[in-house]
Amino acid sequence: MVDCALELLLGRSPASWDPGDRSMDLSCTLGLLEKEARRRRIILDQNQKNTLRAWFEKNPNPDLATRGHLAKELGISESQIMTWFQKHRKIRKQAEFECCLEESQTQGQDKPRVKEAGRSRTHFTKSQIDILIEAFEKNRFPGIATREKLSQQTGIPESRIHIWFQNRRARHPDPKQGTQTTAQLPQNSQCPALKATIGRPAPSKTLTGSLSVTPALSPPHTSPGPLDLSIGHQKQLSRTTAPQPSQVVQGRGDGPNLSVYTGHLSPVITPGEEGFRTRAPLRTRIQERRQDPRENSGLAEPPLGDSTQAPVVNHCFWDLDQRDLGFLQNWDEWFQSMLAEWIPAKEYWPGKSEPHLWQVQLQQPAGVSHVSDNTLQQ
DNA sequence: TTACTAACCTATTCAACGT
DNA sequence: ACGTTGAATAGGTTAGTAA
Repeated sequence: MVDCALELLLGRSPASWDPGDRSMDLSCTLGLLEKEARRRRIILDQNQKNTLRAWFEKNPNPDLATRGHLAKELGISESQIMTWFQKHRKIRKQAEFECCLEESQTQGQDKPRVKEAGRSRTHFTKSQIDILIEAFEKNRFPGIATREKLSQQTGIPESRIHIWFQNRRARHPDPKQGTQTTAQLPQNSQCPALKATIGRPAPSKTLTGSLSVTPALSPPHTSPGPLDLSIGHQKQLSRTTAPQPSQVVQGRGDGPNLSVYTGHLSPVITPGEEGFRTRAPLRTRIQERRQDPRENSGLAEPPLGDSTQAPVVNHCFWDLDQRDLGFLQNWDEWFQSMLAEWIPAKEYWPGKSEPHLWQVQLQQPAGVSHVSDNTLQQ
């Protein structure tokens, strides 16, 4: 499985690996995984930019048909065209605002608002809506791959699907979120490699202003992804500083076909009848050795009382020394059982058929490292 | 290191359309 | 007229890339 993961990461077969590939530094591995998740970002070349600029000069608000035409011409997706125009309208508006500010300071007059062009409205058929709703119920935050798949399935442009999901999320808040408890995560700059999912967004108006941070390993509609406890140094969590699901929880969209979830998991918390409980003795050993109050202060104890929530991953192995490494020898076995205990309900698994690679990475200051992956058939 | 940029998000508002 | 809902906008974050 390690080979599979690396092959996936490196995009080439084991035969072509460099000697260093297999022994990649673990933080490097994590970096690669995160990069992989975001690699779908497309850099426009100069020609494309010039064309877009020319069109923007002619019409900064192209309609769907025009965007579709441009997309074909430039060989990029319509949603990318949309994003580009959005961005540049914003930039222009900002520039105009600054300009107007100067003018109004001298003349004291407001600029009339430009009337926007009429909107066309897409009409979805019942079957298209059914497909979208089904997808929405499985995953409220589909990545580009899923949206493209849905686009093929329904014949609806991907950008419309994107908008549809946005509207749907806004108008159909996740009922599971209503009862969530809050978990203030701590400062954890001491452990930069440790990553733990901390959030689903505050997606609805009803939750606006809530500072709630939801623990790791989100339910199935938000696949767990790169986990970042370092987010614990959150500023005041405004709605806009809340972690974005596709970025924090899921990396950039769906990623490659094989779902790769990475996280630095600590075997210290297990879900139980009463919520979550600590799991001795490993936790005890780790905690006892933790001297730095910054690391200890409020390391989020997972919320109690919601046994349906997956556990927060809230420790790193930062201070493990050689004496603690014995468990690593049986890591795979241990990790299997731990996962089974943590996540007993099948609905936590995002997919139903394909195996999921769980890659656990530990990095020690002393350079001790270990990568373990586990394939869990569902 | 920093600025820029693409992609993503939520919240809000506009507007088309069916009732 | 009103409710529903697709589309657009505003304002934000993150992370890759280029300077």
